[in-house]
Amino acid sequence: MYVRLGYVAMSVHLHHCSPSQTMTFRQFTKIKDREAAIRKLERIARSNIENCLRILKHNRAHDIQFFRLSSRLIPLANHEALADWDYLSPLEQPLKEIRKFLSEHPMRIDFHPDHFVVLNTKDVSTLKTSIQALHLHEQLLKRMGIPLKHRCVIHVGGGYEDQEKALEQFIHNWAYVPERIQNLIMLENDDTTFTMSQTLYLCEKLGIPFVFDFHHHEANNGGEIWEEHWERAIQTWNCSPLPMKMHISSPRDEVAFRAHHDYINAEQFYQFLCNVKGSIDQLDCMIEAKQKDEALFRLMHELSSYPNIEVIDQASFHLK
DNA sequence: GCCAGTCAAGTCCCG
DNA sequence: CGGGACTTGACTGGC
Repeated sequence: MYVRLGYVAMSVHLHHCSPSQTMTFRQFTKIKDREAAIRKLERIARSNIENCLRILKHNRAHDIQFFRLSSRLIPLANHEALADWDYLSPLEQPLKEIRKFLSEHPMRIDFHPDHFVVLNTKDVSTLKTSIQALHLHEQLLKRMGIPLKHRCVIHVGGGYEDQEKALEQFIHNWAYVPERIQNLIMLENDDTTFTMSQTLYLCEKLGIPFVFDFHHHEANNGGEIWEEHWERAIQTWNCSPLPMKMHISSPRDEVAFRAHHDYINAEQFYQFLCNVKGSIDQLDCMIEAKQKDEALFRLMHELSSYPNIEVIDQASFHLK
């Protein structure tokens, strides 16, 4: 089994290279000259995109072929008070540079829009805002030259006191999601509400790839055994041009179990891989750890001492 | 230069 | 029903 590791949004090795600089709406309103305030937003957004390119180059230098872009690249892009702001035009040039770089050095790039994207809401305006946020991700992907299919992983949404109904609401709302937005989506089991099999129910019904989050599963499984649903998870990727992917993180401690640890528990990850070996040829694993790419490097280092792991490069390996 | 408090959005939980 | 917690990185203001 061929395994590629990826990480999230920013590198702890690159200083002054945040892709998530921001301006709050409060700060925005404090600037008297609205045009000047918008230009400041644009400067921040441009800097964020330029920093993304620096990070991608860093990834390239370290063999990292799998990366999740920050979903906070353009501050206030979806705010209703800035509905008239054409945020994309000023970003054409830096986005084009990313497009050029990725065409020369292909890698898998994903997004994880934040938890304010709720597709199973009953509130029409919340659904509208959610679709708008996904539209923004689509536009960015398009301009970076990244194929759109299955690039945004999101959660199912709220439980609303009746999870069965909440799942049916997702199916209901799905009909109102434009097809090109539908094609962006992957669904992930979450750590408080929807379990692996509940999420799989939607994925199977609607033809959406399922992203298994092992840590979330441990925090919220309703007694389900993941091995019993693993084959179903694999099947949801039949409709995708991309290899199956999953999320890997470790609990910070017993008390803050759901919070992310700085690093990944290598032994636990190794055991997991041994369990799934043979079921698939390739797996992309997104490392969600506070130490970002350093956690990835440390994990690779620890895995390299296992006898049946054959290291290919700094961020991928074969499990024999 | 450091620390505490604050921040668009949604949902959940507590009082 | 109203308000705070949740989560996260980044920014502001006070010292």
